[in-house]
Amino acid sequence: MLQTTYIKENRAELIERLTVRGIDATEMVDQIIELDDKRKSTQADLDSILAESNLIAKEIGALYKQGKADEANAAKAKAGESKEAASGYQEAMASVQESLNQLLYQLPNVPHLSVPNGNSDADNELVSVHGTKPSFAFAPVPHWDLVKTHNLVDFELGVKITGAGFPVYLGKGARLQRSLINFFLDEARDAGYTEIIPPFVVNEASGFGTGQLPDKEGQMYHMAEDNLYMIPTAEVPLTNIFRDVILKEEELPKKLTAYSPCFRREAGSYGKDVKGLNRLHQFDKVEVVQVVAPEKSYEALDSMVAHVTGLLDKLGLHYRVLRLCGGDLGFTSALTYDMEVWSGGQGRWLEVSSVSNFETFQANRLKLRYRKGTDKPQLAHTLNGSALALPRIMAALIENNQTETGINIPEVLHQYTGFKSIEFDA
RNA sequence: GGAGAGUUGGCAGAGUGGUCGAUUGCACUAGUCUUGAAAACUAGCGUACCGAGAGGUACCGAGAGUUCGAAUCUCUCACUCUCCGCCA
Repeated sequence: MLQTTYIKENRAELIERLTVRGIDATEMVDQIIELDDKRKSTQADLDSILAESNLIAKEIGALYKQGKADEANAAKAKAGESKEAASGYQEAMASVQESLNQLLYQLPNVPHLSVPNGNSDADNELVSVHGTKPSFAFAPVPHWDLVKTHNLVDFELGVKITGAGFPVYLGKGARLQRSLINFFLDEARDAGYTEIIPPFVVNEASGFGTGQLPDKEGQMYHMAEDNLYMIPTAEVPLTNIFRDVILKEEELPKKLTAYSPCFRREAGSYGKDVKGLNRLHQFDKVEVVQVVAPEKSYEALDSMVAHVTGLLDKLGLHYRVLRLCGGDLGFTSALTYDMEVWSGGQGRWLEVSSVSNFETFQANRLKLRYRKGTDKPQLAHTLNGSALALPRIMAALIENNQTETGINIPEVLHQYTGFKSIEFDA
């Protein structure tokens, strides 16, 4: 959420920037400013009443010590009055604060100046295209047929055990998956990220901290008996490490990485979007998270994009980098780059990474601050990105590297897989 | 699942219903001393909000209650630890 002081001081600019998302926030912003003014005046009134009550209470104590019970009892009557007045203001205060928070939760982050206008993914800005589009001397087969024919992933078996969207990886399919995880983690470590194995289940406070709650409650699997949520991404536990934390400036930047399975309830659409490995309820991902000083955050964003594109280069995939337009930009993000790989069997682009700078939006809710020397604490900037999401990488690798006799494994993975290709049985 | 103990500032750890937002120690910051450092000594040292400032208000796990007044008493909840049981 945004800070009210920021909203007040930058009212016009804020409204102007939010039009990039296709929303007119004028009314909401003005309500927020009005409510915050009301909050301030209410608090001033309440504080002076409480100050008076505190004073009377102290006097009563002193009177009793002096044995002046009559005067003390007279003072008690006076105290009763101010107590009643205070409770009225207290209720008013709570209700103003509540309405204010409700509005603040609904106001999305301010898009960075470089975010293009637009309503949907069709308006995203193409930043760059890399590698070469694979070409085939035969009709390439989509991955869902390849993995089925060659026993790499069994979707029906997943349905039997759990349900749709929970695939079972088999044999070399499983080993390829595990190899990719190890490759991504090693690369992240080489890039200076500390490896973490976090809990894959989080409590309510963590869900609120990163903004999955209260709005996107339906996207997470919830275990009602213990009131715990299965993580939709390692971003949740990783970022919540810093909830209610004040770091020293010299501790920044914090760079963390973690592998985790990710669980998403999201009711998918139908057809080719969700076919095979394209969209799942459970999938694997390696995530990177950074906490940095505000003046360094766009530098950090660039370095994260470079890290992710480096991975795609090493895997020899044909991919493109997009800058998300206002309409496609996530609620909490100020600037997001998406990486999409070309899927040779499906003939389409697949999103495999999303790298975002949240500036102080996430830190404000998390109360993640840092301190320069002996200054007052101030909000840090947070960033995260997928590096990378496994299933679609797997899909692209299998489709793009298929031959008539097998699937070639990129050289960089050989030391992890222990095999150079998956041969088709004759 | 059963029984018990606990939750106070970065950490440790006091706190009889009334100058307690909180003793003290460690850590940390500055100063004195020293060629420098250590030691010693002196001072400072939680967070948020309101206020131009002086200053005020709130917070002792969370919430409610009793009281003129609650870290302290009562209730509810959460969490942690110990022992037992079960189990990888």
